[in-house]
Amino acid sequence: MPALSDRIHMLDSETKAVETPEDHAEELRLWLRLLTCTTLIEGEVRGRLRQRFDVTLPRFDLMAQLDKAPDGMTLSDVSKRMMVSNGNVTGLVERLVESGHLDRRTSETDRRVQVIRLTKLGRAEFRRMAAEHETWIADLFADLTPKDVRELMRLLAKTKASAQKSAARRRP
Amino acid sequence: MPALSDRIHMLDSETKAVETPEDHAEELRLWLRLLTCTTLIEGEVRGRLRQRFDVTLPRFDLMAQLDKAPDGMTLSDVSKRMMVSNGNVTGLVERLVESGHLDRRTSETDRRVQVIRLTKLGRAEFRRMAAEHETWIADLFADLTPKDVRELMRLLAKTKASAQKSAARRRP
DNA sequence: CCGAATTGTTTTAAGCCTAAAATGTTTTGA
DNA sequence: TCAAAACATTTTAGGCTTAAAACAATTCGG
Repeated sequence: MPALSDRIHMLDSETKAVETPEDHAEELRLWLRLLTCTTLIEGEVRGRLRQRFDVTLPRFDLMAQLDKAPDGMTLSDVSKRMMVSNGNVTGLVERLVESGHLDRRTSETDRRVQVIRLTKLGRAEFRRMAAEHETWIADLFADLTPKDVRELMRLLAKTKASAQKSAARRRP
Repeated sequence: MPALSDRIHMLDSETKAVETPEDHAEELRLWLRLLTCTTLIEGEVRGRLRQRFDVTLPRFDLMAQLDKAPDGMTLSDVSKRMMVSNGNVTGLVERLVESGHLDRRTSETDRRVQVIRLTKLGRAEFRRMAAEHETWIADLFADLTPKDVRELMRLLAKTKASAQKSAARRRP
């Protein structure tokens, strides 16, 4: 219970700048637990994708983005959505075009822009994988009640907002 | 509210095997949100570590494990704790030994085993980074109340258990 | 005791990922 | 108009990561 240290801090802050190093052990533990959950699930999904479909997780993720955008997306859009670097997307797309899953063309109106889409093959394969993928996720979260799921959604939304705010403070 | 589809499913399951593809959109959305939170925070921490200390996140994570083990750890232990592959640890350790942050020696009692420890330099540098790192995490989670933190901890513990159970079902 | 499994680590091959610099294109504003 | 700024992408250099195979050492069971 952090009440005591909170009190001390508040008393301090009324009189002078805070020098006492504050205790953030709880937040740290929360972060580690969040990371553990994600790593665990991600690893499981990665392994199943490889075993069942011989596909990598990043490839699957990229195709998932494109499946939601029938008219295609620019590389920048994909990069932002996936929260990975531009250069990363370049390579990923290269390999997916090579394997026939993606179609890439230069925009008519802006020659800087590359628009990528799923090919018919790419879409078909993705849909097949996505259907099974969904059951894996359901199984991984099977012990959570619908109420747990709702509550987690809410708290993670709050977490996301908090982290975005903090990131914006540093890099405005 | 999933009550209706739940009912349908329950009625079905009493009479015959379920053929209806079930809807797991909520769990899928939860997973994506979890992943977004982690990616966001991880990216932020990665950037700050690089900027402030010119160190990579995996190096920091490895040092964090060793800081908790004054008598050292074996490579396997580290690999399990970090949830990364053995080969990954080998390379990571190589570079950290090279830079003088780690000490590695073959176990006296079992010549297969490599025991690694933080050097004095490694420990000093880690402690310096960890202190600042803790404030970043606190800031990233700043908008969560203590109650939110407790509740998230509880739900993520449940999530972790559920995922581990699911993983064990597949790979017993 | 000794061959077979097991365990711990390294190697290999391929792909993923980032930050930063470079390249090419479009927009902006004096 | 036209140079500077902004933008989209690619390239570069280095490091991270995995799965699988290879290697080395120990343990186990007959």
